[in-house]
Amino acid sequence: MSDHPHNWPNSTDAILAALRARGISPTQQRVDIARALLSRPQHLSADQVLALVNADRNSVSKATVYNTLGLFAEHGLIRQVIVDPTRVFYDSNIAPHHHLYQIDDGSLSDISLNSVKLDGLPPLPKGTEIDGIDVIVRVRKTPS
Amino acid sequence: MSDHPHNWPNSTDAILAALRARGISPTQQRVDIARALLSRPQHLSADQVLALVNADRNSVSKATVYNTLGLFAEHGLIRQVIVDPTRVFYDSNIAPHHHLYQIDDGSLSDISLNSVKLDGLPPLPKGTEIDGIDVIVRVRKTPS
DNA sequence: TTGGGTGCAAACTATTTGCATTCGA
DNA sequence: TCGAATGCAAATAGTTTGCACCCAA
Repeated sequence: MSDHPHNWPNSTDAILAALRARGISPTQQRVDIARALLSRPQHLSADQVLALVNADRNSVSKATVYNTLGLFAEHGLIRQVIVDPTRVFYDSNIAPHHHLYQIDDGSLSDISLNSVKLDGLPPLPKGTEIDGIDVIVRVRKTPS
Repeated sequence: MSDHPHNWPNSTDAILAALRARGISPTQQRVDIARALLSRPQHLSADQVLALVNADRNSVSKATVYNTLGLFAEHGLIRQVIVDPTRVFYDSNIAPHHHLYQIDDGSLSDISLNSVKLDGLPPLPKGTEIDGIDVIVRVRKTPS
């Protein structure tokens, strides 16, 4: 029942399957990018993905990384996380969950839905439907 | 007990008081900017504030608007709302509340805390404290 | 007088876009 | 082959910064 055909696919075959399952035709660059991001639960900015993908040889351009991440997000393969006005994070975990953001070092971690209850949301405006609900707990270092 | 000395101050005196209450020395531009934003509950981007403030005569520069909004937010007079990767919104309502964001037209509205319950947040990482909790309900037009 | 506040323009950063080239079914 | 995907560089947009000027205490 997972939304990921295989969670944290690592093999090329699993990546190909994950892309195809979303109707994304797999090309070399897309597979490289998917592997970098999907192989484990993580939150990466476009720049971090670019660095990862090009760690060894320069195989993917910056524009392609941005465009591809956008494409993946559109197709529900990954999820955008908007917590920092200076950059978008991409989350390889598309199961519903919330986030904890450490302001000081910009790190982002998951809060599982199990524990958290969110009740009593007001009715939505007419003619609209929910696209998503984000809960972001922002924390900072306790001043010593 | 309101966090605003006077909610939605409109008179120059009330604005001066609100600024002073936060330790912000009131200058002409700061008062203009505060009046534009604080006179009612609203969510404005820096650009919108700039336009409002300079509606009649050009009295404030773009840099000053950005710097001043940042200053106000630092001092807790207003609140940043991060929902859209392309721009930061500033909220004149600093009482705790949540947000409903209409993706299609970029409009933002408040969700009062009365109705919404949020329980069971996990313990925070050691040495950190909560800076804020954002709940953002993203809605889109129902496809006809 | 003197340091904070402001204005302006230039700098910066993340992201998008146009277009020619290349790739893959 | 032929449309889709890519790369590159230039364009864009929001925001920040450097620095000279100005004003109030």
